Amino acid sequence: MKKELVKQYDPKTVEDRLYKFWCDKGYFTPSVNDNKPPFSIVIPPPNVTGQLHMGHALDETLQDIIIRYKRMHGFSTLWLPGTDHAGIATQIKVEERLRVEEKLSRYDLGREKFLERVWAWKDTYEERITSQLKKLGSSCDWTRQRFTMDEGCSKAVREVFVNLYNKGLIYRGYRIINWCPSCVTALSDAEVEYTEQPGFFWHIKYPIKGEKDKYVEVATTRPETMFGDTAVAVNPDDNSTKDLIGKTLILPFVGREIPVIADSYVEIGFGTGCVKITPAHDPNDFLVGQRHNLEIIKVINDDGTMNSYAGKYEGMDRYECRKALVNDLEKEGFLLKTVPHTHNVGTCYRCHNTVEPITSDQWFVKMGPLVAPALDAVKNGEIVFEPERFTKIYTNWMENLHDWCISRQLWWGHRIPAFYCDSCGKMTVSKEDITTCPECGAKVRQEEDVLDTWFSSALWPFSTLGWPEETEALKKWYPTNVLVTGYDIISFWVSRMIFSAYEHTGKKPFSTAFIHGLVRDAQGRKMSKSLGNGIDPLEIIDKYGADALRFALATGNSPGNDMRFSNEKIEAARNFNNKIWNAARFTLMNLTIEDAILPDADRLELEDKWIISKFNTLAGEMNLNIDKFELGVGLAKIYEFIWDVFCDWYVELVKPRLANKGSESNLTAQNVLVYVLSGAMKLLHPYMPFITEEIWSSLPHVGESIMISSYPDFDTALSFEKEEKLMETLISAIRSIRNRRAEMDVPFSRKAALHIVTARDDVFNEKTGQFFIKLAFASNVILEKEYSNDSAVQIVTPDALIYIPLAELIDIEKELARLESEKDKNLKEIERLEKKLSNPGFIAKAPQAVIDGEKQKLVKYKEALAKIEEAIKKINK
RNA sequence: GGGAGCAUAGCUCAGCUGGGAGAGCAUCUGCCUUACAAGCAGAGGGUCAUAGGUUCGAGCCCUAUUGUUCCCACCA
Repeated sequence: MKKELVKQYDPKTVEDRLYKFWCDKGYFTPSVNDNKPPFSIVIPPPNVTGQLHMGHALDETLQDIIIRYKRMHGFSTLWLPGTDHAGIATQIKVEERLRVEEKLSRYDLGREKFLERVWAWKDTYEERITSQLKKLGSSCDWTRQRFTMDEGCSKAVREVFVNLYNKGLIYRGYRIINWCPSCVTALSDAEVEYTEQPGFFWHIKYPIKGEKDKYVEVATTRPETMFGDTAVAVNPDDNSTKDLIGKTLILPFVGREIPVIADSYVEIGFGTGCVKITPAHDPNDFLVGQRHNLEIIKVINDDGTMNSYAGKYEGMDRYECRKALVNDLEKEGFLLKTVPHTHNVGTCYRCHNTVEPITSDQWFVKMGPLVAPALDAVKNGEIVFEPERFTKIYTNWMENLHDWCISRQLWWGHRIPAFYCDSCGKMTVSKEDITTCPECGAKVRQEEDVLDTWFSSALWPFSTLGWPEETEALKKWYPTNVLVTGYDIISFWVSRMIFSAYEHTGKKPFSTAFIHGLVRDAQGRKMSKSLGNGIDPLEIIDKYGADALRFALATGNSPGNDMRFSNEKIEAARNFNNKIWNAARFTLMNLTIEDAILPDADRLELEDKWIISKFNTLAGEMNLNIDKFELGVGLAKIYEFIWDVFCDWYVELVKPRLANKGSESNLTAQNVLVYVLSGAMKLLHPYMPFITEEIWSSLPHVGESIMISSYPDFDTALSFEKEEKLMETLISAIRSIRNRRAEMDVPFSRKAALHIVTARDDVFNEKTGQFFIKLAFASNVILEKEYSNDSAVQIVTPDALIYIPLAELIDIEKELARLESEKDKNLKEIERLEKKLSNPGFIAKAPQAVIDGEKQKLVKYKEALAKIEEAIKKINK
């Protein structure tokens, strides 16, 4: 049965069909019981907000390349997919929709009803994003799909929380934290982004008590916090302010008395040297306050408005208050000056509103004891960052950690398993829900707050495998092998997975953290909604297919670096698809054989051995590249092989043999074509799974899918060095002939005999050389021992002098000039090499192989020079 | 203030452990050579940011400088 491929490849019809085929066959679902070595991979679970973007597409592509590669190497490969509940992000989206569509707030609905809405949202968007992931060809095990708030993950979260609490590593405390007045919740340090914003320094008079007209000048960027001032600090070593220490100041408008204290936190020479201290609303002031036992006066409410401490400004938004206050200070003569000042302002990473430092009761993870094993693991190489430079970013972050604020004043998330008894005042932390107090039996109420989203994400590598149960899956695939993610979440996620894994499982979560860059637009800008420059991966898939998208994402960038996504790239990918498809069509058109077997070496012809040997070398290199995570390099190599080596040379060389049906040479050529093409499809499969499967399965093959075939690797038996070299010589000779013909404007249709003068009859003899040379548009090949024609196009190769008698096209003067210039070139090279080889240092220290190589080069140039001189002599004769 | 990346052809980028620089796109020339014009054949185009250093030899290693991007810290 002869197969044919349609003229135009259509990814749409192929991709969905094949994906379903793979799923149905169960290739994505490894059994925990098979004996194959395990290999598993962790990638960031997409949020259940929004839809697939280029960042996901890149994650998934790199991930899928690795997992398919490993699967073809016979590993029991697990890629467990899932989604993240994304606390704040999701809650904001649902609230927004509620507001727009029903004009309701979450408080109108109440916690329970609101959460029903969020779960409904989750179902819809989880379904949407997973169906989008499937379109990329991701070979994940959908039977094991998880969600950070499903039963298993929630159980792991509780286990971890209670264990940490019992060890004293989770505590509740009144601390200064980052507060987002817009999301109305606490944030961790990692969730605050700093942006540079223009602002002012307002210099304000704080009168000194009992000293008429004397005052202290303080400068602030946030005057509205003055209502919470409980001191003014100066540096004890600052002579200019020394005499102020111990004096009492009167807070303008408020009238409250505050002391001048000495603290080395104040930098000498900066600003006025006097710093107002607001322990409730500034992290540094908070620390100063602790040192000096200052009162904490909170003046900003959770929603960003001023409270009663602000007096007549009560109820105003903090910015409104600032404006009014500055105005009033000026009127009353307290404002000394206003100096423009740009400073970094903390903003919420989800809603981008300005974050206020506020003191508040929150839950924290004590980081100190967790850090050491996580740092050691990376220092001693148990966990490797790829590329290595990200190790530094990680260690730098880990070494400077504050305690992790894990409570959020949200409804969507894992509710903290702490239960309060109002009757006896006892708090119980429990893995199971409780309704009554174990102490007094009274009813308890559960903590309202939920946990930071990243608290559950941090457990992902093991919570999804069944931990804390000792499941078979956990035993088999944990620790996992590779984590693939972008550098932007090293601190949010990677570091937290590492310390959590060591603390709770005693093992590393993964061996390698493979870090990639960001996908940017064609101008190098970050893709974002506000810029509207995002490229929708789904549109690309729709137009060009998933293979093309994957190619575009995997090509031309090195690990860890940002990449630009452009039209050019996707078009190059599309063209490559087309090229492969046509090569396969051509092969199938010429096929008469049903099964393909690689012929014995003695039946292989020169170009057969050459292409097999090239393929073999390529296979070896690609394995090395992918093992080292050099995915882009590997792809470039297979691209070059298919296009430039296989299509442009082998297929062209073999055409005459294919035309000669029935001969043994023809059969050999068919077998080699199939061998190399299907082998190339295997090498490419991890990158472009769909088209390779479609072609592979159309060619004669053994097995039911390329996905589970074995990945080619280097095989000494298939290495033909001699033939490779010979072919290279022929190729360069042919190139030279083409080149000369183009230069001379020889019409394509004009065929001429080639006269070849060579001492090496293994190069251009009838058997091995003739038809190759004919390919260069010769009508005939005449072998000569001596040069005889005067009016000829000259081609000088290291092994032979080729000339084409095209007398009427020759411009003798031009030809001479060209030969002279080539002579110069050779002379220069000879001079350079002789200089190098006569350098005693080079001879003494360079490796022998390099020296030999240089010597060989010298001989070649000298031979070529002799031939050029001979040619010049003949023309001049 | 601390740290990292980048600087190579007109553009976007490769270049593995140091042995006279590559790709894609763009440009120019010629081809509908029956797999592919989304193609074929050929050509042009680079003091590898600058200055030193190590080495027989540096795009690659070291030092400094300049430009640029990012991360962290956060001086009120």
